[in-house]
Amino acid sequence: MVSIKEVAKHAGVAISTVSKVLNGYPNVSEETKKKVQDAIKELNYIPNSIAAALSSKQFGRIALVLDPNRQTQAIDQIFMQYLVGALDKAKELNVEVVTIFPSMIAGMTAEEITRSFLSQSISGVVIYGMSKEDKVLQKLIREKQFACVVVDAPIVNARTTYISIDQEQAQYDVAKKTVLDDNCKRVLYIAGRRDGYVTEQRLKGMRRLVKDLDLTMMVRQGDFSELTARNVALKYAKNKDVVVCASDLMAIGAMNALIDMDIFRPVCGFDGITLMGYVGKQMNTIRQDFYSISSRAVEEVHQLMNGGEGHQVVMPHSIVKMYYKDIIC
Amino acid sequence: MVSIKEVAKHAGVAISTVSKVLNGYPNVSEETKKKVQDAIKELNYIPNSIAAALSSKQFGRIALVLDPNRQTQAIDQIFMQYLVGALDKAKELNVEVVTIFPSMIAGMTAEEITRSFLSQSISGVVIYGMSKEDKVLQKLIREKQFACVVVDAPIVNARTTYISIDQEQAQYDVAKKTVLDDNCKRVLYIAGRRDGYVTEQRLKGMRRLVKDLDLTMMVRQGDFSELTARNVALKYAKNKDVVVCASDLMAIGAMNALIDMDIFRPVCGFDGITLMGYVGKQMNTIRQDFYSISSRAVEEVHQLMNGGEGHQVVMPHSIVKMYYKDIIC
DNA sequence: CTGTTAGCGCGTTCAA
DNA sequence: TTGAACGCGCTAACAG
Repeated sequence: MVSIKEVAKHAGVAISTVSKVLNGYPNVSEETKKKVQDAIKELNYIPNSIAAALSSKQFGRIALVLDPNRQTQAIDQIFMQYLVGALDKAKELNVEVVTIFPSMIAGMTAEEITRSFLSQSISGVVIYGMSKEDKVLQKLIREKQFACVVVDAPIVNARTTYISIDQEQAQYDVAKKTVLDDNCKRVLYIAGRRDGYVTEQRLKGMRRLVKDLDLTMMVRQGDFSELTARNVALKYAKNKDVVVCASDLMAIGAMNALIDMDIFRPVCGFDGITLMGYVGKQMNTIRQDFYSISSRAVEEVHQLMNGGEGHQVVMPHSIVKMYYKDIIC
Repeated sequence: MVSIKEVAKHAGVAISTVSKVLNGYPNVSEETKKKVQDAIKELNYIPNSIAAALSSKQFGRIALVLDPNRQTQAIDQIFMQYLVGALDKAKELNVEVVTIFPSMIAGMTAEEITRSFLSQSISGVVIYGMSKEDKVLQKLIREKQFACVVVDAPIVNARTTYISIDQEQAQYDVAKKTVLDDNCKRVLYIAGRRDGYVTEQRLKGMRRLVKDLDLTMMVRQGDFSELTARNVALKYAKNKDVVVCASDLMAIGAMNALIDMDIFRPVCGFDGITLMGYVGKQMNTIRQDFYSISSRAVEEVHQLMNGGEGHQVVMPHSIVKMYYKDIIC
């Protein structure tokens, strides 16, 4: 393994000089800089990120904390996009990321997680879809030990940036389109879990829509679960005109319930996952670009780690109609 | 950040003694061991994995290399299971893993990847679903610089372990069951990509079945693509009795083609992904436990890194019938 | 059994 | 502008 020492020898300079060239310090003459760069090329030298991390504390790593509460396949697609988006950006920024799954921090206190992260040279954290009930992560955020970016949880402080689409407006938009298409009046709204931040934001969008269009609405918790949504639909959809769901998975559950009941009602979802296209009916949904969101999240946490200030980032969304034929082609 | 030095001071022993306790060396008296452990607890000390990695070369990290060639959602489920299985086992073994996506090594030569890995303290690699055409990764394996475990690619050498289910037998089993259920004679087999190792193994299973049961078989490439499988089915399924597919995704494509053609043929797939349950017909398929496979892969690579010898590992599989009702409940 | 010492590869003073 | 020297936190000989 070729180290900085050999590069220095090869270029006829000191180790520290090579280090300065590597890290773009200004006080190096063009001449020696070139010598060093040539040596680096010739030896195919790649700096040892481990050693660099150990030596300088500013070179922190980023932890990707994926939400503990999701299990179904539909969500796998979302997580993969989150992951790939984050990893691509991390490569671009030349920072290391550590993927943290629920099992790895289960049962730990905020202090234990803090120490665990510190011991891994982690100084920035991206948290995806944290729930309101997650007191541990919230404490972690509050203590500002790490630069944090929370996706879909509206928390901002000096070291915490919040990134999300406009949940309220998105829910408003997709429901409005669905309602107007069939001139519906009586809405069954299947909401997410009570402990999710997005749940109330989306519900707020629905409330506004109900007021604006003079609709009636029944709200039931669907817990982001396909089965629960199915049961809710079986029970309440019959004397409603439309079923609006706070997630694609619930929309699929509801739609399958309607098919079983042999009645038709327009249904709309939220997310834009591919699975949505496999249910045999076309449905409106919100498309979120999870890749871009995650990529941006890493960018933001990187800024925070370099002295930036926490703030809010609103990402764009769009309404799409999902149908199998459109996916397969 | 509390370091080993403070622990040593607190326990009234030397740094190296603490290190020995940490790494479970035998030559430490019970008494001092206890003192050290108490100090560790009291100070809430967590060892710095970065420093440990830098110091000892044997403490290498493991790279998870995910196959460059897959894009669809169905595969996300598989990859997530691979990932979670690997990360869980890594935590258990107390080794660090680095997730490598295609974009991160695209266009690099084997040498460049080698250097890149070395610079990241990577000494073990798990490769998922490598294709026959991937000369770069194959070279990486051949050079034996890293301990390698390849999932689904039959390559074994001193530093390379091959792990997979018995592809041939699995394909034989699931097709046999499907064929016998409806007493079929004429088989349309939609195979995978030509450059996939599993493709020929599964085809071999089919050839054996055809011989054993005295069937006729038409083989077409489906490229593991839903759309291609759909087109193949549209073209050839009519005067066949059964459609056997080398993946669930292709089975879904074929099934949807049959529905569009308004004819019924039994169809079977391979993988056991949840999406399979959403197509509206029940289908036989092979269930692979991707979590266990990946978990075992990390275990194997860890053994290789500690001086083990490459060998072959065959994981179990089972036949299941996938249907929506079974998934949702 | 325990402590001392020398690095791992690199960033970063501080003299020169 | 450059380089020698120190230290990051830890492991691994070695000496005691």
